[in-house]
Amino acid sequence: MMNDLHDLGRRTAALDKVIELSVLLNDDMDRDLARRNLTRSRVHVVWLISQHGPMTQRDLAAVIGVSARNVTGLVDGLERTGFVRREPHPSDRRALLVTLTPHGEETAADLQRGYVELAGQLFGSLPPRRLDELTKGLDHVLAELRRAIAEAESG
Amino acid sequence: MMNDLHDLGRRTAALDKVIELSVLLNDDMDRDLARRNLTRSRVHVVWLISQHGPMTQRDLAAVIGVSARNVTGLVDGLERTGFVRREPHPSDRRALLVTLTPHGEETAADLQRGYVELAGQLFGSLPPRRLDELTKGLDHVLAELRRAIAEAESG
DNA sequence: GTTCACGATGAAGCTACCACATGATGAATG
DNA sequence: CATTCATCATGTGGTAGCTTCATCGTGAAC
Repeated sequence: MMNDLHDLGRRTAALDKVIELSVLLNDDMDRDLARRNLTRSRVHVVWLISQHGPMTQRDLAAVIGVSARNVTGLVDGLERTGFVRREPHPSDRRALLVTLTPHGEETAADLQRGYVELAGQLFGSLPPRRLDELTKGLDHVLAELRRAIAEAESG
Repeated sequence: MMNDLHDLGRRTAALDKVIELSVLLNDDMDRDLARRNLTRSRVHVVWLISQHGPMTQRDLAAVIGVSARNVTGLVDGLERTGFVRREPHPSDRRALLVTLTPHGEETAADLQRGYVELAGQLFGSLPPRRLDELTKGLDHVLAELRRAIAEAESG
């Protein structure tokens, strides 16, 4: 497998870079969100509703992958700060539909614009060929990671 | 600037991949840490001590970038679960030196091995040339991100 | 029409963070 | 050497995100 020290060093250096990128990106996003009175967990809810339309809290919980109880809390916060409203479900009186307020809609559109802008800042100065190489490399790593995770989960 | 729709799509797709990688990596790490009765915040402390040797809580707070009060809590947790000990500082009776227990040392070594192993899984099957391209791409993106952050902070 | 499933929420508890106040010690100053 | 000011850790109290378990109302199926 040619796992000499040089290879190991190059691989861990690459992983270092991925992780550093992840940390910086998260910090940057958190700063941006804090300015808007949002958190990552809450903006996830706003984002999903802006993409899929009004959703029940149960559905939100399933998509986000957290407990329904937790979604109650997230929606509480978003309602307090004016991003969403709880509306009765038209056909199921147990359920509530979480919908975006106008402010919530504007925020989602803003975030979308910011996302595209960030992508431009990060990748805009990369020649198409190099962007392509980078994308292929990321695809490769993503595939390997998914494989490793699936393997760890099964066996 | 040639910001046509195609370019925008390729750039946001690349950002999507970086973010997905970040999410998967974080989840994977959290699962691994949970098995060891650790959290990301706590393991950060363990990691720093394993690299720098025993440190005061004040120093830990400065390096991690959180309040000293918070480090007290992290060390409380690590002490309860047997990863670290608080020892008197040899020359400053106000301060405590946080040191690793044998279990903490073993854990740090384990984590180190796991990290190298993960790097191997993710990058091992990438031909050297492609790993090199990927690394250069990541360097480019990291530099752009740091630039963007610095710019946002100053102006 | 009763039984069982399901949606949302109250209660209680954990971790990670914060700011502010306090008590003890260190260090510097007159 | 005594006072003063800075520094280390921690108590207190607060926010946010997450959990499980219990409850209450409603849906749905037998």
